[in-house]
Amino acid sequence: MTSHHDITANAADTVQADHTLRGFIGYVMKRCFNSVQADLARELEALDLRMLTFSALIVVVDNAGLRQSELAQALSVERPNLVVIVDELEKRGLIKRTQVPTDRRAYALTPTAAGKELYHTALKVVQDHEAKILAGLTDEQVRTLRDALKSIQKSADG
Amino acid sequence: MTSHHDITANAADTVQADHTLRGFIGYVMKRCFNSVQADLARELEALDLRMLTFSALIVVVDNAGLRQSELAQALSVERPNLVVIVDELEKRGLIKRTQVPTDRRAYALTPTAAGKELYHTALKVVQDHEAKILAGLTDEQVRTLRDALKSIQKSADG
DNA sequence: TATTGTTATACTCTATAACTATA
DNA sequence: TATAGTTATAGAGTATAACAATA
Repeated sequence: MTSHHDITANAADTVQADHTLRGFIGYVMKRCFNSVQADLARELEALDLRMLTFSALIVVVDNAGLRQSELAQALSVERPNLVVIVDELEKRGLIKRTQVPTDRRAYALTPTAAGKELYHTALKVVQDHEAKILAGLTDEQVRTLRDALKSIQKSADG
Repeated sequence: MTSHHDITANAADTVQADHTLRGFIGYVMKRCFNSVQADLARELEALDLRMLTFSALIVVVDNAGLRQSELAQALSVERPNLVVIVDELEKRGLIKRTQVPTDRRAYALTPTAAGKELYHTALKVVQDHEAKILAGLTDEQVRTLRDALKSIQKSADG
């Protein structure tokens, strides 16, 4: 990354301008996650899914009959924010809202046949994506990474 | 997490409802980063900084005189999105925009005395935050984590 | 022609308050 | 009273197109 204005040369040209920030795991994680998120979004675009709609679909298929509040808790998404996600998946015919007979306030979420089919397709896409981004790492490194992220989350949730 | 509606018991009560997603590092990273980001935001609130404004301030102090386009590149933020960040820091008297004599299109960003002071204060806050979230990990685990995140980002950036 | 900073705009994710209908 | 789902709303991060001034 050479510069065309060397007269006003500054540190940005010689060392990483974000050197101090690179010392923070939080910053490194943000940069990493942004890249992962953008790459995954590109790959899920063909299925018209985003990380969040993909996640919701997976949980509904894996836990047919769960309520919206349970889905929200599982994904750590505020209930209001989940409404549009469920709306979208329902309008696309991937999941259904059905009244819970024992509690008329609640809706049980169940996948449709199309939802289950997309589940398998999308899972393959995301599995391939994972394999790609983890290609440079050993199983042991991935294990350590996963454990470390869990530990950090626990500390941050305090 | 016991349920009050065991009649309609489902998997969400017994195993983690997001079990499949937990198998993906991308999902684990998202959940972890959300927690870290929220916690850091709380701690930076006292200084009226966010992760992004903090990051911009750090880079400007460390690289006095760099241009907005260089700051954008350093932080991997699109140029239009950086304008409001720089505006905010400038209005608060933390940095200054000064014309570059050799290129009248460009602005050089330099920190004020107040900016340099906040730099040190904020750095301490974030360093303490880092220590907190990394408390459960050994230096070796943190090293592996950092290397793994860098490797993943590189793969994702393709 | 290309680049710097900017404006306008849109999409997504996240967060909170308040409503309704039930429990 | 409390809870489930919803509506409305706002803040924040991210992305692209297009413009004026300048190189």
